[in-house]
Amino acid sequence: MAVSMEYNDKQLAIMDTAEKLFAQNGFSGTSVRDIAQEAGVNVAMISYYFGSKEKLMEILFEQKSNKLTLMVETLIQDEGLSYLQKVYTLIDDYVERFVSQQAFHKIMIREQVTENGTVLAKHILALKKRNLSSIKKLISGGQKNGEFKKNIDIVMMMATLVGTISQVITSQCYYREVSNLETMDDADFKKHIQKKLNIHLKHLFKAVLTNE
Amino acid sequence: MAVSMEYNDKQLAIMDTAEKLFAQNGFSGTSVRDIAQEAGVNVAMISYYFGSKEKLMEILFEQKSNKLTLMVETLIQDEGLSYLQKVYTLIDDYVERFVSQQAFHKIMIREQVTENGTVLAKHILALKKRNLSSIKKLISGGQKNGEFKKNIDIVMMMATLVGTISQVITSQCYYREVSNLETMDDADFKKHIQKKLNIHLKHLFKAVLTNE
Amino acid sequence: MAVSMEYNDKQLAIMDTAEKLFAQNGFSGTSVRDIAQEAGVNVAMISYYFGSKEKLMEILFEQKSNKLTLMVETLIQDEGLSYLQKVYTLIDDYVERFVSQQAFHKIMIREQVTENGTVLAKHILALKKRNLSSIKKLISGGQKNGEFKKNIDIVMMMATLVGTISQVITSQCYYREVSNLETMDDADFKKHIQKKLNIHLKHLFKAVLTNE
Amino acid sequence: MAVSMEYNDKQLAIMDTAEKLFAQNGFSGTSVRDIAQEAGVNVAMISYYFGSKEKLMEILFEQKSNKLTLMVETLIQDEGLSYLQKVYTLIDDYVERFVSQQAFHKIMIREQVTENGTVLAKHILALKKRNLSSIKKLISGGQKNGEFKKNIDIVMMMATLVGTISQVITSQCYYREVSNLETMDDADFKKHIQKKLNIHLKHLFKAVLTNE
DNA sequence: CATGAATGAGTGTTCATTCAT
DNA sequence: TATGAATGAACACTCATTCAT
Repeated sequence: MAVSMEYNDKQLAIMDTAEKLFAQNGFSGTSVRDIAQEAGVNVAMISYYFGSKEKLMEILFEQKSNKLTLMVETLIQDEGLSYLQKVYTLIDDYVERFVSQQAFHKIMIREQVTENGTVLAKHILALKKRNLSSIKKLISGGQKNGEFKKNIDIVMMMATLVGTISQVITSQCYYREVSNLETMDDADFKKHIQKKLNIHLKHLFKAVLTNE
Repeated sequence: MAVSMEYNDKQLAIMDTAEKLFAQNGFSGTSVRDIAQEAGVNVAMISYYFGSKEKLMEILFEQKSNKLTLMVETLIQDEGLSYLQKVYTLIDDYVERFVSQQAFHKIMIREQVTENGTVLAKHILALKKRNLSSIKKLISGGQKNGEFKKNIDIVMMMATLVGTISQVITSQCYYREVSNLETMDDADFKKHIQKKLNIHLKHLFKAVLTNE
Repeated sequence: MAVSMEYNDKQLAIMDTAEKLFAQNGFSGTSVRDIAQEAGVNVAMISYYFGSKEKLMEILFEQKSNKLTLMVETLIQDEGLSYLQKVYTLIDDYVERFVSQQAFHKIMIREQVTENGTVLAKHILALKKRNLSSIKKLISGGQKNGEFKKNIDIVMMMATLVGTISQVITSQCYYREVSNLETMDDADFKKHIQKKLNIHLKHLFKAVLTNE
Repeated sequence: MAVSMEYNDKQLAIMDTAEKLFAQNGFSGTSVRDIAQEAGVNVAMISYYFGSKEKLMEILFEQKSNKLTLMVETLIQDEGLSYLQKVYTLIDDYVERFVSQQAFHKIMIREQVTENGTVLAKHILALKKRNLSSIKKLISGGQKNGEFKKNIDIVMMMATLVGTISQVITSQCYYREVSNLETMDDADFKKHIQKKLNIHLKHLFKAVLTNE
């Protein structure tokens, strides 16, 4: 939060626009001129403020990824919740975060598809490893406690968590159509899929993690 | 199959190369020069044979998507398998297909992220709807039969199926690292994640679909 | 000569124009757009044919420098000339070459001023060393022969030869004014300074090299 | 001298840095940002203090050229020296000046190559004409006196003086290599070439100007 | 039928300069 | 007086495509 205070209005306008356009059209598919025009700033400002188009992307990522890490770690340390409740909260948070910050998460999906090379891919890798180690602690806590089963493939469960949400996010048109919700307004539809995802994933995790 | 007979060696070389490069670097991230060079043909050939870079992409998609539809429909009609076995076979096929044709599926993931607009996105949408309706039949067969529970969110289960596989495919580096398999050769690693995905997803589907 | 046959009309137009503009305005002072416009070709052609602005410069240099080396070496081996006559011929050739290919030699002067770094500077250095070693043979031939004095600083004499010509070439306006030849047409003026340089340098070299 | 009192520390820092960078990388090859950064001042200062990058260059030139003119004129009027001694002193001064103020003289060389157009070229022309007329007086003094021969091409001799020094200055790398002095430190090497130039040029001038 | 040559639009970036403060 | 912010023009270069042959 304090970090984002560093950025002035123009910088924030660039960052917001860039996030949106990168998500929509990809990194190479978005020109700095596109960003500048939509953000209402001069083309040169992007290089001026962020050094390069690529640096802008990196800054965008770092800003967001730190928040996610913080969230996960805070959750782990929260006393007064059962381990299943913690997992449920984790699901809630992940779903909420993906749904409300779709643009950013689409960028992440995109960049992971792009064969390794990119600087961003490395950052994403680091982020995932950080989060995995936190979540491992959470699950093994529940196992010691007796709440959770012994043989749980945490890595695959996380793939299912993130993969399912990503799938729904990236195929929203499809979900609108198959649910006959083409006319529902955007905000309501977000709430709808968020709820659906929550129910589905909690059901899934309960079935896999617990003994009944 | 008959369709692909139309294409000569050069055209096939272009298509193979394009599939690989689009998967690796995205559509905008791949230039026709890159494709031409790696395929060992003249730059002008791409426009000449396929009309444009975009048309080439479309042709690539149509070729593959038809095969998937065929596979799913064949499976449904297969007698002599229990419904759970059919679901298991479906999982096997999906996993096998995604793992062995990563390049193509990465293109699909990418294109879905790209906000609607593209022609390809519409094709993908149609494909998914076709497959969904086949799978709905399969599941409801199992429900009438008594093998499967009543309340099953098929749409979400498919999101989990496809999402989980996509997630693992696009994050292979990550899975290598967290499984300490950095040194394993590529073919073996493919088998490894294929097996892991199969076990995980079957476990998941069994827990959700069946009564015990 | 056979080498230059490789280049087509457009390439030659680009090379000629580039040579002129680089000489007039320097490398950084000349834009590829300037070259393209004056050569009557599309901007993209420069990259297309020569890879980059820098490569174009290098090609320009290599073409010319080989000819100079050849000339010097041929001269050395020429039998039937006294050593002083060889030196005189060398002067004639250097003067003729500098005067008739002013554009190129201006580029060389420029590039030598530019602190080392450049690729061209290295090529120029190599060229000078090649020529020096040939000329050393020539002078020591005359010394053994008795035509020339013993103590001759060849390196400095070459600096005087090249430096004097360079100086006159780069300050033609000045020489026109101080000789009251402002109205003389360009071709005649070239002949005039060529003659002047020849007389002056031969006089100088004779005085320094020979005993009377 | 009084003139330079006008300039404050920042202005002087800019001027020094500009002189160095213009010499190293040429006028177009040096950006105001480069100058500002290396001089430790704000980018806007250059336009603010000097009007423009071009004006800065002009000011740089005027400052130095006045000193050279003064030097030459003072020398002419010096009584108590033979004419040959005066020529020797002139050589000493020219060499000393070129060697110790290489940056500035490299700028001059560069600008003379640049076809006329520039404002600076005109200033340089004026400077050379001023100096020539002074030196003509010196030589004709020696001729009347009987110290010097009658037929002397003063213009060409000046070309040799300036050209030889320029040549050595701009090709220092080359002279280091051919003299096997690659390891000598910079200050020592300056002294070395200064001495070499002095001996060579005095020898040359004596041979040409005097009767034995 | 196939292709080397060519093109104009577009890329990200840097430029010297101006301006509000 | 001094400067960080901002700008439009220009930079070298690459793009997908077209066209004459």
